[in-house]
Amino acid sequence: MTNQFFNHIDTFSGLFEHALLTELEANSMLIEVKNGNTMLNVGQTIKAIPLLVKGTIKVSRINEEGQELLLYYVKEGESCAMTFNCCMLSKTSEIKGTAEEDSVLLCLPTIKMDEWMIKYPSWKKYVMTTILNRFTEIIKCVDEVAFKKMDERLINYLKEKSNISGSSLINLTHQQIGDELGTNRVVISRLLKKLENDKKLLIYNKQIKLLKDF
Amino acid sequence: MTNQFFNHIDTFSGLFEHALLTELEANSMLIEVKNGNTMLNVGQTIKAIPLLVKGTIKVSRINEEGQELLLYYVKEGESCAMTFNCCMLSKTSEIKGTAEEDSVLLCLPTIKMDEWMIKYPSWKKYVMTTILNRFTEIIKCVDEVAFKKMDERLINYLKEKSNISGSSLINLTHQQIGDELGTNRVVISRLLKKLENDKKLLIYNKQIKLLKDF
DNA sequence: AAATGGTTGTAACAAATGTTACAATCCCTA
DNA sequence: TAGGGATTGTAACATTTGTTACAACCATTT
Repeated sequence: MTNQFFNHIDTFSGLFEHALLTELEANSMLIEVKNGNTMLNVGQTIKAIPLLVKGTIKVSRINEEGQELLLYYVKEGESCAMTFNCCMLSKTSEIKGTAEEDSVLLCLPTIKMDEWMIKYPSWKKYVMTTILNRFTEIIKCVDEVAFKKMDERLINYLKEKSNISGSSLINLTHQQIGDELGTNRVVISRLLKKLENDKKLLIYNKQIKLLKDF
Repeated sequence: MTNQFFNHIDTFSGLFEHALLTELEANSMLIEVKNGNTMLNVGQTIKAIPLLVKGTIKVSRINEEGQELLLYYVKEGESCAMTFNCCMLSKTSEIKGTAEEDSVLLCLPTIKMDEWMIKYPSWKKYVMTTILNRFTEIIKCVDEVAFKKMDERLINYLKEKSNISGSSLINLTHQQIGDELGTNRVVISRLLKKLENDKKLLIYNKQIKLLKDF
């Protein structure tokens, strides 16, 4: 029980009661995932629930042809509802989880999740809130894809990326953006050029700078 | 406690233990919704959890402009995960629920849902399974909208409608179909005509008949 | 049977997105 | 500093979807 480990548990100290924190510490395993690494892929089975201590995890859907679509982000102190899904119903993953920064997570055996639902009200609340918030986000995602044109989706996407990283500089190629929005690179280049002409952003190599009135 | 009421509870007798069934009976209110009636609309607050005793409820998303998109169906013995969402986080509804047949549902006060999560393992399992299955369905919906062309979406839609009603006759106008798929009537007419030419279906007034090799 | 209102068929066109191809540019490494 | 791989810009075109308009059709009421 190192001092450093205590710090990790502390991420959740505002959320959980003391007894639960102690149990969490005793039962979970600390894992590090480097920026860009995929911690979970489609078709994999998941045997542990990840609680994110530090960093950001990008969760996306991959269809049969390998096309990708960004669903949502998991941030510090949060967990992934789809993982609950897979764990509890013993299904293989239908999503991909990739670290967007160097991230640290606590892995918790499925069985504990279930046990604690009854034992700790704060845990039950955490699980329910996580799941239900994700619902809202996925519905938002459905909205975007179903009702919005690509130009608006691109703008929202860039805003979100900028929020996550806390910077107006976005280090992505047009290809990468196209992949995450489930469209073609040329489409993205085209739309970005239009935004550049409208003085909303600047295009550099592998980088985009959002301007003030973006 | 009428005999008829007992029958309603019986829908859930395979799912819940006896004590829970008794509590369910004591705490819930029986409501009927006629075919086509909307039981829940966007912006409404929900104070009760609906358990569907009989019938089918269509759940759809409505965006700001009033455009609709079919999300999933709730069937006998099932409940609506989005309602859990709204109830537990005290939010207004972001979805619409409409009866596709004459339907009967048990309405349960939110507080009981929470209480029973701890008290009855079968209830906890029911709630979790409901929520998590919906997740899968909404992801499927995202897939459809994000990756599939309208012709394929239309085919899947007609198949599902046929499944729900258990008939190869679908009583809908092109306008209604367009609404549920979030597109234009002309687009639907066009695609249906193509399917008719390919001998997949027959178009009648306010009715479509799916043929064998649909 | 004529009138009416809703439904379907279709043309013609606009807009959005997808696709292919190729040139220009950038950046890293030899 | 020259070469090569990845990235970006752009044209040209195909396909899909959206939109408007109007005619034809159907079913019900008068």
